[in-house]
Amino acid sequence: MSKALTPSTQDYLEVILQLSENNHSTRITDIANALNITKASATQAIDTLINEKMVLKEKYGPVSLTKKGELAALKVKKMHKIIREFLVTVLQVDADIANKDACLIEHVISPQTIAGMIAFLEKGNYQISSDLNLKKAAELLKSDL
Amino acid sequence: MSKALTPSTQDYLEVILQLSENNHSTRITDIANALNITKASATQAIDTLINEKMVLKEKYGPVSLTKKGELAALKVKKMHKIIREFLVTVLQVDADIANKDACLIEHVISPQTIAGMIAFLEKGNYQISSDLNLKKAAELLKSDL
DNA sequence: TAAATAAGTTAGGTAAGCCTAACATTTTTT
DNA sequence: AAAAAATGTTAGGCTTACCTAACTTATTTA
Repeated sequence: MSKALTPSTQDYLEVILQLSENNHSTRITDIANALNITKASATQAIDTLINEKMVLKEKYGPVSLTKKGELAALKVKKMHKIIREFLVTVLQVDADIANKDACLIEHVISPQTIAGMIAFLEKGNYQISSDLNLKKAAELLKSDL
Repeated sequence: MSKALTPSTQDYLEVILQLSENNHSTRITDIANALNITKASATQAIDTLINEKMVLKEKYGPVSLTKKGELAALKVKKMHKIIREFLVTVLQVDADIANKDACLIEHVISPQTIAGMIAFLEKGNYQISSDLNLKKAAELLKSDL
């Protein structure tokens, strides 16, 4: 049985997804740098994600997401995006601060509150950043985390 | 030097304040019940708050907040109230869910985002619950956490 | 007031998530 | 290809925040 992901492991998934979008191959060092932790900690965290069948990796090799891991990562990313968007457009929070807050809030917020943000963004006449597809986001969030 | 409070210790302060508002004396058992943890855990957590000069307590006696502890608790309470109010009135989240979310968000949100919520509540024509004084709240949050 | 119950404490244990230091492997450079 | 540098792993430690079990102290009640 797969356990609920912790905030920490969700962060790992998120950066692995991001790194794999930008770069060819994702390495322990990249992850450690992105999260500002040591390589030892990254190795350890990746091990638990491997046990959860979320990532694939051979010894000394690069890290990649499984389908399951990618889905989970996409969910986290969507949450992040919605929250950030909401903070920036509705609450007028500076982009970098909004980003940090989103990173923390995304792990603790309820589906209802996220839904509220989505609804608010949809009906309001705020400028939505182009790559935020709210319909898709709402869909994704229906599946359980 | 007093350390930054963790989310957990902030929760303790919050319930101690709440319990001391309702009841005459606040006991370890009350705190443990309110937070759904064992008495042993409560005892331990209270010990760290005693070291931080946030609460007073004699062996086997009741728990009370110091001035310092009360101030800290009031700040957390204000944060909680603002967030809950925002979720309920702006995002139309159910009261109980809003309450749970506020409890988690209050520990991770930036001053800017809280300020954004306050500003939004102030200018919007939402019904604000009577005991939420936004001016006072904004003041309180200026002092460092 | 003695026995029963409730309240509080202490000791020892667990899990997450980080760390450093030492070591192993791989890649790069000369 | 050998040496140097970078990368990854392992072992052992620390802190927070919980837990259970056993015990002590206080309160209630028969």
